[in-house]
Amino acid sequence: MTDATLSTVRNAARLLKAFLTREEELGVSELARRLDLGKSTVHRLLTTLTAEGLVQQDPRTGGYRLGIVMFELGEAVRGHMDLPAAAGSVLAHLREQTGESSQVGVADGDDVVYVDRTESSHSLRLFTEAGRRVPMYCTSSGKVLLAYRPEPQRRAFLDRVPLRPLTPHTITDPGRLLAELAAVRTRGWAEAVNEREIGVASLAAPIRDPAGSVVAAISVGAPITRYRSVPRRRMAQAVVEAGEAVSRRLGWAPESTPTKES
Amino acid sequence: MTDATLSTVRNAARLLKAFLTREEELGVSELARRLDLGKSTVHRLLTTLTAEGLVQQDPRTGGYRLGIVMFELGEAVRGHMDLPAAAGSVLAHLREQTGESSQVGVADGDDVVYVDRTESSHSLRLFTEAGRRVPMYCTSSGKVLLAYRPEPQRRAFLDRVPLRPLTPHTITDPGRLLAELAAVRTRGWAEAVNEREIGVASLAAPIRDPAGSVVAAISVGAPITRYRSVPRRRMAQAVVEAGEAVSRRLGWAPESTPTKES
DNA sequence: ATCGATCGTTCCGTATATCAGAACGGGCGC
DNA sequence: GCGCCCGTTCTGATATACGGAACGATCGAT
Repeated sequence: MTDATLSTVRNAARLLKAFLTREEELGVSELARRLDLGKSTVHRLLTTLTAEGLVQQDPRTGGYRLGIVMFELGEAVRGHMDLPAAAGSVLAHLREQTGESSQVGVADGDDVVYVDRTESSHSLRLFTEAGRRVPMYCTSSGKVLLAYRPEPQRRAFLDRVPLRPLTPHTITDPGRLLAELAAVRTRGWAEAVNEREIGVASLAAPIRDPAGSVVAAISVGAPITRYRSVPRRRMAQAVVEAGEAVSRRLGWAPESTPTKES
Repeated sequence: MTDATLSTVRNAARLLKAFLTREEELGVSELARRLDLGKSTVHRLLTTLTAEGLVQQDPRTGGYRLGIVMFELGEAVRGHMDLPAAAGSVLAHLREQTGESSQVGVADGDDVVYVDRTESSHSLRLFTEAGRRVPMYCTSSGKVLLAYRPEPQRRAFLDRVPLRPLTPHTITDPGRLLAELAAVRTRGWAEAVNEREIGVASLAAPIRDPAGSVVAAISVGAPITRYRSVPRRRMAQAVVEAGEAVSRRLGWAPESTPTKES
């Protein structure tokens, strides 16, 4: 007995998550390799998931892809999130102001998941997809979410998560990251330049719930050359104001701002 | 041995689909009742699914809800659908023209699933959520999708699916439905008034892929009083043109229209 | 404040359902 | 036409998932 966890269901979940790489179609053998399971096991999993509509088989190629029921379930989750409803028009406004892609992200585990976004109208633009998961320690949204966490959680994060250098500019020293997060709290916004991907810069600000807790971040991302051509103050102000606008729509009142974290 | 299907995974899938009722949170006991499983079994399923992020537990109430990974997976499905990208601006235009809610639906099994929509600006309006599943035989979108299916599939549908009367106006006679579907093919659009829900009317037109096959339907829905106040010809023309606009964006060329079905 | 009902959680023995590997048949490319 | 890799099927040994019962906490009504 390994855990109190159902191994079969765990495998089924791992199989579904294999599609988070955004590959549209995967085969039995390929999945068996990635999950380190027998081909027949994977096949049986797929058969079961197909019967339930979570997965579909392409009759042409024989390969498998996620099914529409998966889409329905995802929309059911979205339907219960306040954030997309509150952020929609603000994101649109932010794009008009800045001309760049902007997105709203929430923390899940040690990552940031974007729950809504608008895309820049420039032909050279950041592609941010809703549902995309990125690390916290090297993105502007992630830094905001991390900065406003209670101190013990922030420290636990640094003890738990290795700061892998995704580029030469990624902050890998925990002390330096902590110092930067303190700076984020004092100035009210975060920045990440070249830290997750070379050539990409972003700036983020907090979104608060009625209790004043930071529950999400709103950010603008751009190619670094265009990013540098705009005064940072100007962009920071636009993003911070957008964050406050979304917060107000969530029921937050400005005077209830807490002093520091959480 | 019942099937070649994994009972545990099947139960996990059924558990997830219990949330398609759009209830945000469900408890162990409640789920056990609905799925007709032991409480401990459901609890173990939930523990496993929680560990994988497909489900989250509310630490306050102890109840469970769908997790963010579910949202990610749903977005992964959306990312591979051409339809939302092609339909977005057309839906917006259709709302401007008609002032009513409009949506794009695809067939899945014996139902229609809405994959995209825009909402009316009237305060009294139809609430259509993306990811919502509705029957085919009593909705305008469903009638379109059914009408353009190959004859044998259409007949198989009628043999398989009971035409349950959701309102007194639901068409329950297979012959009458077949006749109506023939009419849909000749005029190029479908209508459903009071058939799924009293007080609701809708009108739909086909969306075609480059081969000319009908792969989706676009529809406008409204409260019946407002619906009646607009000449039907006018609305039908707007919806049909919207369907053609989306079809063109999918790569369909008008002259390639097939004569009748598929 | 107290009782009762119901919640989520844990434990455990039995029985059954799950696993991996090998074998099969079809399709594609060399 | 040959070989490779695909998805699928079968089988027996074994691990694993099941449900009933018991526990502690919580909420609502009395």
